[in-house]
Amino acid sequence: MSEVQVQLKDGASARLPSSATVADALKQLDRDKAKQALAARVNGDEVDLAARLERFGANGDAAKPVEIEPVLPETREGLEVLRHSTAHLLAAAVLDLFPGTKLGIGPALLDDPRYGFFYDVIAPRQLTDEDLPVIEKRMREIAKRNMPYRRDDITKSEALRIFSERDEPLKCKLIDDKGGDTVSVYYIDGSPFIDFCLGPHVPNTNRLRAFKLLSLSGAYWLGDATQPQMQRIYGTAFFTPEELEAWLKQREEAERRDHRRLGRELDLFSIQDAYGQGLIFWHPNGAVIRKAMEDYLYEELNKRGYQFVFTPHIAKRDLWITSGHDQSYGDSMFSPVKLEEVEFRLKPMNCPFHIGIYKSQQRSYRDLPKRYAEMGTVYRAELSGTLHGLMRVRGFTVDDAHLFCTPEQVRQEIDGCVDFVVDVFKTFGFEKVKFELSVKGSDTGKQWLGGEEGWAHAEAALAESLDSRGVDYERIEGEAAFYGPKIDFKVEDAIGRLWQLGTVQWDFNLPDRFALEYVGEDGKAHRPVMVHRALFGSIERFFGVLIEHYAGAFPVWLAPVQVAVLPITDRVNEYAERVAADLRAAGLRVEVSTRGEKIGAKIRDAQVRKIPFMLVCGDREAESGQVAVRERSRGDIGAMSVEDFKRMAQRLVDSRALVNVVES
RNA sequence: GCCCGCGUAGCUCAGGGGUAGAGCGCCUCCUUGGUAAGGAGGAGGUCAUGAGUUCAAAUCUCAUCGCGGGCUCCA
Repeated sequence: MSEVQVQLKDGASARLPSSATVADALKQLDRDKAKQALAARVNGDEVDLAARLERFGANGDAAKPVEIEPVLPETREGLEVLRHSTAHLLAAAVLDLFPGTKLGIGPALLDDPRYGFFYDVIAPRQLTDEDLPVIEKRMREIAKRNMPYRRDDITKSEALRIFSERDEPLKCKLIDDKGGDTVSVYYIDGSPFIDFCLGPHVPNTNRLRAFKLLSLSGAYWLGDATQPQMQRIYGTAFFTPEELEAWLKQREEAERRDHRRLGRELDLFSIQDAYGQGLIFWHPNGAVIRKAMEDYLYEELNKRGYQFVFTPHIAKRDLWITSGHDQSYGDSMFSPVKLEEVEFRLKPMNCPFHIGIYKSQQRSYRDLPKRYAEMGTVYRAELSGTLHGLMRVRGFTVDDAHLFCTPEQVRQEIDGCVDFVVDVFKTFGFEKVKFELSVKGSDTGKQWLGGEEGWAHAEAALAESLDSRGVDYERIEGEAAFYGPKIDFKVEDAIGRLWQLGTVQWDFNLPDRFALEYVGEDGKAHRPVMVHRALFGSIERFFGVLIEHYAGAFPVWLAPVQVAVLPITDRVNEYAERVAADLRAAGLRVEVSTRGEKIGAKIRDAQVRKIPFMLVCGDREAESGQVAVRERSRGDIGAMSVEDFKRMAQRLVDSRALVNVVES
């Protein structure tokens, strides 16, 4: 019998008959890991543990051992195998309960924090949420039967025969499109399930212990709106019940922080049917926060040599044709309106307007760089189904800026932008920033504007800027805008979710389209470089992220009401009003609660509204000119004079502190 | 836009072919209480909108509007 030489990636080796399986080999090489392994990587390819060595090793050729590496739990690969196998289990349960169900695809999801896997199905009847627990129960029953996942390698025609016999037209289509001469299919023994699938899978259903079905939604076959709509069943799976539990907790926490709920509870903003979807009303509490955010930005923009501009919300359609938006972005713009035979369109971006200011007079190299900044409100015709609270809207304000500079200046300008972004994020408590450099792809079908040389120069400038600050960044090929490369910034919030916010984009396109010029040292006309840059991105969206990041408990400098003065009895109402007036005179936002409630109720009320400081005043305080200070997360922090409190609060506000503790 | 689900008081929600319900909030009165809910009373709803079925519709049907979950991540 022929034998195969096998070797663990970094160590032990053994010799086994070629009829042995990968699992057998692993057992010889490392007993512990063999036990844990979900699948294995053999000569670089992921395979099942049940795969026979003869598939890999040629006739016991000792010169080149077969390299084996277990796929272990707690790794990305391991999780993928686990979830993919759980998706199969889901399909098996659905087929069991609803014979005649047609299967679509059922992959594992690793990068979507909301879900772990899904399976698309067309069931004989419409599934509802009530079906999920029933399906999940059946999954558990099948899992408990310790059924092996079995793989068969068969010819394509054989596979087509099997699936058309089972009346699985979608699977047949997949096999036709993606299958080679031989294809692999997977069974779960003891269930009616069979799937066209590359694998690998866990060896046995008993490995699936911690999973949960989450939701049901619609999804098009192949994501194409012209294709039939299927039902997508989402679920997630982990290696241990504890991990699943922790994940579900985190999900609840995210729900608790939902900006739409907090927005209503804290009376921050609303969206009203009668006025239109995706349009935001900033209520007084939300407006206070926005004002503080914008004031901060203006302060920073000033320091960094930006100039403020204001531009219209609408412009002639011809302008948008010149900029190219009408042609390439027109579907996302509101339809034109006509006045005296001239068509106008609402602006979806601010760039052409800032260009208008640049072009309003001749520019010399001595004038550059020009940094025009504007809180520019734009309107985009987003599809109704994509709208979501503050995160996806139809009208929003960009903390926009456009930099016009010479090619020599651009590197420095980009450095300035990156510095700016990082500083701003830090102020709001986003310490972890993920940088992404999106560059031109080599062979994608996209049309890239601008010459090779220009791209090389631009990409190098962006990369150098990131390199020079020693940060890690991901370089993403082919993700650049058609008009130039860009850096995107993602922040991690308080519960570990990533949000894409700011962006710095190089633009080869608009300076050409608008024929921008400056007069150089040589007295000749040159084309300036243009950089688009936003920090928050959309102020609405950033506000939504902040609400969820802080869970509604804003730092003092942002809090709509910073101080609640709470008199214990009516006797001290007047004293409370005097304290409040004193603090207001110092610029603090203060409320007094004189309603006829006990102190406990007044505290609860302020606490629920997440007011940072409560000043409890009774006879003792009124006599001594003090206040008993309660901080929203620490509780009672003792009495102090009104003067001391005022100084402390002001210091917290002025320093834009993130926690309400004064460093002494 | 498309699929599924949902729309009852300011909010969260129960109910369901034949006088419209609860808790919280709001208003009034009593209570003046020292660190997360004192007590009593009251106001408040064309049951999203429109049409249909019915002796009778908040309830059943359809349409419209809105909201929510989604809409190709190696078979």
